[in-house]
Amino acid sequence: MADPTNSEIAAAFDELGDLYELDGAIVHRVVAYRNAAKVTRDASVSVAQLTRAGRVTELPGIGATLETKLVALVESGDIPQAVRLRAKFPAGLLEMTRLPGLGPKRARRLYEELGIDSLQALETAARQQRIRDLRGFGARAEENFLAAIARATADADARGGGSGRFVLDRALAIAEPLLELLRAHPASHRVELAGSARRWADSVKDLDIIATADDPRALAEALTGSDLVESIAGLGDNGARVRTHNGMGVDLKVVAPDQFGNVLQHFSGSKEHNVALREAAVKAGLHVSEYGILDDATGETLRCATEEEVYAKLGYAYIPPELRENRGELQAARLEGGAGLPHLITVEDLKGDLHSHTVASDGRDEIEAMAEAAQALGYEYLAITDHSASHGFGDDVSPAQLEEQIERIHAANLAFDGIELLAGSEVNILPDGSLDYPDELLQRLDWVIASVHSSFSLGEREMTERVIAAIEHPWVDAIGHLTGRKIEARPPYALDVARIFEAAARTGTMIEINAAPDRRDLNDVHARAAAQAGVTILVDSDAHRTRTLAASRRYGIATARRAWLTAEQVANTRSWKDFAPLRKRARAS
DNA sequence: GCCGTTTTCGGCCCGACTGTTTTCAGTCG
Repeated sequence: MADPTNSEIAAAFDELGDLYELDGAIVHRVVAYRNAAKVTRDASVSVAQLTRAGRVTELPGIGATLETKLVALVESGDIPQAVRLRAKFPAGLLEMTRLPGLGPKRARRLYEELGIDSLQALETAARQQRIRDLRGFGARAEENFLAAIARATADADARGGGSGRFVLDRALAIAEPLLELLRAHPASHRVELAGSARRWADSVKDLDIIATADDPRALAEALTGSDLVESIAGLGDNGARVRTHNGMGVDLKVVAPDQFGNVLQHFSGSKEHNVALREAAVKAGLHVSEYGILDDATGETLRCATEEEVYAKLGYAYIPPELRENRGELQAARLEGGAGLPHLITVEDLKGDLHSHTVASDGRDEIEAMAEAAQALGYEYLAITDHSASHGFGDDVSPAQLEEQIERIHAANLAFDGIELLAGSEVNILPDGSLDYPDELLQRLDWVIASVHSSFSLGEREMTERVIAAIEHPWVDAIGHLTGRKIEARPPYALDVARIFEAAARTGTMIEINAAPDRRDLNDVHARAAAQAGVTILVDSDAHRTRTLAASRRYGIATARRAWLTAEQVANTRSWKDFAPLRKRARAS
């Protein structure tokens, strides 16, 4: 039997947590399962393999009991406790608890006292007004259940089974004009984005904006009056809540200047970061909330105008929002002067781009236009890497066409001063791990990036072998968009990334963080693990037109920052003189 | 169920809102 993947194990933990919750377990036990699911999902090594090696308790949040359950899952394919509880509670009951406003306690009473075991049964009972007779429930509860069911159904239809989250670039396309509007308003003082958008997460559910103002009501009305707003859900002296035309919720909170830091910190999250922050504070007799920091010793609440003050009062250096995921940033910021925090890479550190397309394949612009755009960004080098011979959609480049393209790029390189144009290719990794150009053609190029563009559904072992074969190829300098995921649209393919990082580090093959906002692949967790494994990292735009050469950079850099990367850890922050010898082909000759 | 610069046992964040209640449990973020 194949080992369960990390996401399958995480799903099993989530399910068991839900079942235990229905079974009336104490909340901390349920939280332990949800935490273990998250840790497993984020792990860059195979948790099944770690279990077989007897080392799985090295993961934070996995102890002896969960290890026993993991062993059962890996060896028999299931967890005995889950089998038992599935028999006790119908599947529809779990679905009922996912309805907003209905939790495990009340769902279980509906089941035991009225026999309601599905959303369907709940809807029927509510219509028949049978729920109001239950102690603790009323007519209002029936209305709310019916409304929640209707909303859940409508939402599911509207997004065709999606999650209702927005990829970050779409969210920022709303957030940035709104921030500009609010900052330009005469009543406003401070206006900052909070929430997961401020942490540069892959996708966001809604937008949170925190502000201070002379006239809070006037600022709230400025938001509700924006062209972007479709409907107003709330408007008052403390802010406003609106929905934009593309269905995104935006929440503006106007707060007192002396607690702006507390509120901004609180609403920037993440939840995991804040919980860990508060737990650590309690041990020092401090209680943190959005309103301030209550000191047990003095009984007084400290309000902070800035986030810097919040972190300083709690004994930390300032923590950049991208790091606030409870992945070790609190411990690192605790050291003297925050010495454990990395000096994070910025967009300005980039000196070149190693992945771009032109009209030769599926790009929109010519070589010269791409070169000019790269020069405008201050780049010293740009690799033109059009698709290869087997690429579909009529975007394939035959070996003969590539020969011509090499001539064109080299001619353009002579015509441009101050920028090195590399004749390259984004070559397809075929299902058997071979490449779709002959070796002698690959050898003549200045740069080769290899990517998977077909047969996404191979098993983990086959897919891993496929990519490692490319990594071990002498003329492959780098691997493109390693996992193939499209954020909110397509899951990553099955890969053993730990083995791949080992092979890449061993062979000196670079791996890119593809900066396209719907890819960001490597993701933050993988990029951090890759760097720790000794892999040389790139941040590439994968631009298909001049505009995205510039526009995608900040998403790739955001992922690098969320991976704790410094400029030194990203190869294309180096000058051309220092980058050129890092290429595998340069080291081979 | 996890975990240890107050603990190997007894802790394990904080506050708002809701609905059904006369003081609070459940749910959510």
